[in-house]
Amino acid sequence: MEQTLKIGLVEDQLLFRTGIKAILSSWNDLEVVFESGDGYSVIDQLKTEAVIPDVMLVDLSLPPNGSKEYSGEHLTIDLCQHFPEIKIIILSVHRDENYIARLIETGAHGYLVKDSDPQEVYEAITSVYKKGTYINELTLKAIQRNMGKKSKPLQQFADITKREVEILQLTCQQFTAEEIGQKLFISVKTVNGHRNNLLQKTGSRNVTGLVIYAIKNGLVQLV
Amino acid sequence: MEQTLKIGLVEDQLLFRTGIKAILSSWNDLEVVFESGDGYSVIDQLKTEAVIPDVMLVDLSLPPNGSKEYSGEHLTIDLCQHFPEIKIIILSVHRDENYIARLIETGAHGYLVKDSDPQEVYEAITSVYKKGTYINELTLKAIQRNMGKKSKPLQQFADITKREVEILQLTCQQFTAEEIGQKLFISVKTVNGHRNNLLQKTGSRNVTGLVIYAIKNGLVQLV
DNA sequence: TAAAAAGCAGGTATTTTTATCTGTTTTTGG
DNA sequence: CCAAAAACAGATAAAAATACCTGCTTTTTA
Repeated sequence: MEQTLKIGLVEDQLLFRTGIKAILSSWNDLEVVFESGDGYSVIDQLKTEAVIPDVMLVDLSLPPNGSKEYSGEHLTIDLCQHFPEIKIIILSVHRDENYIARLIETGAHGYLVKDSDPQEVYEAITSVYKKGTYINELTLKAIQRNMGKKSKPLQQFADITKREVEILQLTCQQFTAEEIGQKLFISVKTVNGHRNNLLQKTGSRNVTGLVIYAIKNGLVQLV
Repeated sequence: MEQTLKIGLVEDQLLFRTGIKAILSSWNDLEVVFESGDGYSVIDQLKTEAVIPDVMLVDLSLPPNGSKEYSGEHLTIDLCQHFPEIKIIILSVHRDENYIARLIETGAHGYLVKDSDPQEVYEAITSVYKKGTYINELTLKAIQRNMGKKSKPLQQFADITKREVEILQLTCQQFTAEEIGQKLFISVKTVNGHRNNLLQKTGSRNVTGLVIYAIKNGLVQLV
């Protein structure tokens, strides 16, 4: 007698989540025992559940908790810490190798793009359960090409100072460091110092990352 | 005896498309008779089909035909021209009122966000078939607030080329010009050339402005 | 189908940003 | 209230972005 695999689903788009559930139901050795439309409440929810999933399918792009970001990557970190026995498969629209390598390094056991074949989802699920991982061609290539590279850790909750928020907001208004310095009566070099702290705190590589962080976290408004 | 509604699906993400199909199969007065993973081949395909769908569910974001953009909006226009009897429901992740109003004006008979309840999809399908439209609260508000406004022509970003969009999207992912050049097999200098054109076209001063433009116009998704 | 327009690739010079530091002031916790 | 941490200010070299060009190729359109 074969065992039934217990599946968890974390995906904010209800339609997609329901669709996945319907697809999975066609295999009778799989059973969806847990689902959530966000990432941030998963750990708490799981602690109250009697049945813990064997495998979790986690969407990479999940909604923030108020002003705090909480993506599939955050959830992966927290799952690995609190429920290390759960195998994690990331679902994402991104084919980018950096994303993939990053998530695998973070602790995911498999990575599937959202236009995968349904059959592949089943294979991934059974593979992570039986073998511990599911590494397809795309994932393997991503890992190989990112081997030596040091990746920056995901900064969970950056606490940004008042001054830094000022710098960030002015930066988002397309002012140069020089102009910001003039506005705040400080040196360009000081402005750049603050910017560098921001880059570190937000885990960004450049201003692009800062702008996206600011928008995501409601520090600036898109009019 | 009730009639079976013939449904068409146009959605590039195979997993999502399969999921929708699985969901729709739970209503036995619906039947998926047509599906496609892109928009540009739909009209030609339909012309060879014996059975034409009553209602088409069309994803707004569809892959380009080579270098030519072909979104759900393009397909809506073409469907209205070649198959005016088919009712069109747009599926999209965007809740933005401008998007919604635009698509309805273009000729769509309904608009659903992708985190809708599966039940709502059924209601939308039966509504567009019986009443000709499905206008929910979100759609109504979008229409009302965009009544007087003259809408932008189809190619909202017509002035931005395919190549430039690529550069813009990669830029928003925090890749440097050098890295983008490597990915696209062109020189850093070429990448910077494209960036400069983007700066001019969008009226931006620097990448910050580009990122904000891209987000505002839905060219990149905030993960 | 030929002329015109638009897109793409690339180059040089200059400005701005980013990485890595040091030292001073301001908060904060014991 | 004093020690320790955090925030702030600043500096330098290196990397990257931006401004301003030229010429080739593809696409439009008259």
